[in-house]
Amino acid sequence: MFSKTCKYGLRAVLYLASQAQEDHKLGVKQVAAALEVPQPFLAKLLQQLARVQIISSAKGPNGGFYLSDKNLVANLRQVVECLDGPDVFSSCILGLPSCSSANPCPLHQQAVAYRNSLLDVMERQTIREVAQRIGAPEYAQSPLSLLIKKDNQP
Amino acid sequence: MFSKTCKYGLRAVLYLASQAQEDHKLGVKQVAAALEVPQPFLAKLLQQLARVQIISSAKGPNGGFYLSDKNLVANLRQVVECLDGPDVFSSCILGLPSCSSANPCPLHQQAVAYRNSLLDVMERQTIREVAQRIGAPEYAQSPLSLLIKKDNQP
DNA sequence: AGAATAAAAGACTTTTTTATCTTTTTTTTA
DNA sequence: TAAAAAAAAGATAAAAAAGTCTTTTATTCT
Repeated sequence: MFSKTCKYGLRAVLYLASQAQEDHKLGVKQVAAALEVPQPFLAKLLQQLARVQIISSAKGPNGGFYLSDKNLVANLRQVVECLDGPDVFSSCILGLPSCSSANPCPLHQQAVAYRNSLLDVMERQTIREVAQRIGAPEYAQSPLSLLIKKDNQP
Repeated sequence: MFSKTCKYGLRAVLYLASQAQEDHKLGVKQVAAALEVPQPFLAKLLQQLARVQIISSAKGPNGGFYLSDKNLVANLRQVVECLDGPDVFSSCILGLPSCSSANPCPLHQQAVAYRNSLLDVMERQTIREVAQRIGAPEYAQSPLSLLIKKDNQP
C-alpha cells in the first residue's frame, strides 16, 4: 500500500501530534525510540515534512519536532503525498498511464469507489482528531499507545 | 498500491482471458509486445501464476499461456495474492504488526471500509466478467483495448 | 528419431528503496 | 563568548524490487 517511509511518517506525525507541543518538542532520537523505527531514516523523513511545513521544527537545545495549531488542523493526505508523491491517490490500479474516466481500464469504475474510501480515511479527519483517539479508552491497548507507554513508563 | 509485478500480472491475465483460448494459446513474446511490458520479467511472473494454476500453460510448438474455463471463473484477488503476497488485503495501513480489531490503530476502523472496497474490486467479479468488459462499446477506447488493437491491426 | 518451439528454471545485473554515517548549521544557555 | 544540543544536509551502504540473460526440459511436427 504505502511505502515504509510513508508509514513511518504517518506514525511519527500522529505520535508528535499526541505527545509534543511547541513548549515540549521531541527530538528524532525520542520519536525513533518510541516508534521503533530507524533513527537516521526517520530524521530525513521528518526533515522532508518540516521543509514543506506539514510539521514544525526548531534547532538547538530544547529544539525538536512538534505540530503547531495550524499543523494539527491539516489532514494525513498531505503527509502521504509529501512522502509517496502526489499520484498515490489518483494513479490507475493496473498502472496504465492513459487510464481515466474518459478512457477507463476495465477496473476503473470500481476502483473509484475504493479510492474514495481511501481518501476518506486520509482526508476527512484532521490530524488532531486522529491523534486524539490514541489516548481514548477504546484505544488504550492499541499499538501506538503501547509504544507511547513503553516510552513513558520505564 | 500494488507492485509492478502485480500490475503486469493483472494486465496479462486480463489480456489472456480476452484473447487466448485452449486452442489458441499465446506466447510470452506476444503478450509482452501487446502490453508493452519487459518480456523476460513477464515470463517469470506468468510462470509463477501457472505454477499455482491461476493460469494454464503448455510447452512446445503451439504452446503458450491461456485461461481454462476453471481459471476464468476465479477472481483477481488470487492473482494479487500470488504476486504480492497474502497480506496485501489485511495488513495495517500504518504498518503496525500488532494492529487488529481487538487492538486497533487509530485508523483501523476507517481502514476497514477502504479495505472492503478494494476486496470488492478484486473479488466480487470473475476474471471472465472483467475481461469481457474490455471488448464492450463503452471500453472501446480503453488502454487495454488500444493495446489489443495495436496488436491485431498492424 | 530429429528439429523446432516454447515454457521452466536459475543465475546474474541494474535500479530503487531503505538504512546509515558524517559533517555543517543554527540555537540556546551557562 | 564558548560549549552543547539538535536539526539540516549530503555522502555512502545494504537490501529489495525490477529487469535480463542463459540453460534446461517438455512437446509437437515432420
